Amino acid sequence: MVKDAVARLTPLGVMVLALLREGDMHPYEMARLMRMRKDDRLIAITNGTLYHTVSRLQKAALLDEVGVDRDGNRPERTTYTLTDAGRDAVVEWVQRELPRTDRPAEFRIALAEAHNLEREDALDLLRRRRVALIDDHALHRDGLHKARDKGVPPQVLVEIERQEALLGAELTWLDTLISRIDDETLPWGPTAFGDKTDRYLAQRKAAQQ
Amino acid sequence: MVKDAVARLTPLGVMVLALLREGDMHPYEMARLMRMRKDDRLIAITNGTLYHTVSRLQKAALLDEVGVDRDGNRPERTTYTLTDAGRDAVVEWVQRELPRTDRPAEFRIALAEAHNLEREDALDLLRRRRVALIDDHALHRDGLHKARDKGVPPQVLVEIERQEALLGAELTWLDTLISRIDDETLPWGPTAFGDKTDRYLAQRKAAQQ
DNA sequence: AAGCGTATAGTCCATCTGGACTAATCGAGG
DNA sequence: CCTCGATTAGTCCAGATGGACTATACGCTT
Repeated sequence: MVKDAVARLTPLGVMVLALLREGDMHPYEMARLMRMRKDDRLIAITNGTLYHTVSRLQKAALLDEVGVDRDGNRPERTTYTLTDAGRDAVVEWVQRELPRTDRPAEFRIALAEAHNLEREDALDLLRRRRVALIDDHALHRDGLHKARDKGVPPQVLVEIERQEALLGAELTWLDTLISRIDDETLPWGPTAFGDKTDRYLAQRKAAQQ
Repeated sequence: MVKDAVARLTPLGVMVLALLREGDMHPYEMARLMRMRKDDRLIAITNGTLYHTVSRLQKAALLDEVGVDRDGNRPERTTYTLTDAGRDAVVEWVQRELPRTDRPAEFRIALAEAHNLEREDALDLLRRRRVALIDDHALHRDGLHKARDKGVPPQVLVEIERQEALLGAELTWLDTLISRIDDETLPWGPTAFGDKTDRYLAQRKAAQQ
């Protein structure tokens, strides 16, 4: 295996791998699906980055070409499939990012893909996040108090105050999420999607036969 | 002027310009100050990026060299100063980012540097942000309802639920911030810092004479 | 007084990213 | 039936980033 391929995964790379767990695709279709699902809330989808990301993933042996077809005279469409390493890499990346409270952008992606983990695994990681959040929250409170005591002017502290408020909100949200997963109010695990996008994929597969 | 230099400012670039409003500095000192103030919560400070950013800002005529000194046999220290365009650019960038609800990372920096704006200006921009936040919040609520109606499995919606919760929290935080600025409970405007870091800068200036 | 870690002040380069561009096809309106 | 805009599927490259590397000096220990 390439040296710590998981650590080098970019957010877009993770989303690509996660998409391929649902079926083989060519990059253009990944972009279309992600836009349909509003995944562009989480990452910027630009062509240059997408195609480059896919070729990096291929070099890292996390995915591979499975064929090239063409429709009329349009450009070729290279279809990709996950390797076993690629399938594992998504899970490892999510496990790594889910408890981290620095890197908010990465966390959102990890959370969005957390359904790829087993319930117990996700629960454990989220509980660790909870501890880290409590820590962080305390650090912000402390920092604010000390800064005020030192006479730091309040207008330069507003960003920290906001962060403190958001950390509080995230903590209460996380508590309810954890209990919903724990008492199985929330279904979990890598289950079938069953939504429109999947019906779409199923249709494409059927049409290809 | 270079074509829309403000739009091309990177987060680190903005922080560099903002720092230079406090006094002339060489890049290494910028890094030290930012680390001291924990600005690395907002941006990654790596040498390569910092020096490259400074030279880009110089090319864009937002800052300029004012001298090169050296201490013993150590590497030269090139000191930089803001140009008028650079001074304005910080303000323009903050004005542009403060109302935007996409780009959370940029917003945190805009908020941290918002004390460079006049009170009325900041108030106006934050009120516009308030409207955008309310919009966003509604969109997330709607999206969630529709997705549930369509039968989208709930484990893929947790990230949106979190976003909805955080938007709500941000909204209440913003409301109190706006009223604090409005009733002048919170002092505002580009005033002197008066904190340790400034005393440090003052000492350095004194020592140089 | 030699050695070791850390602070100072950068340079260099392999990647990574974003935006502009190409080029073909399809559907709808005039 | 012709043309305009949108969609499909990608290439290309300038510029941005991050991390490794260089080189000196200073303080502290042993």
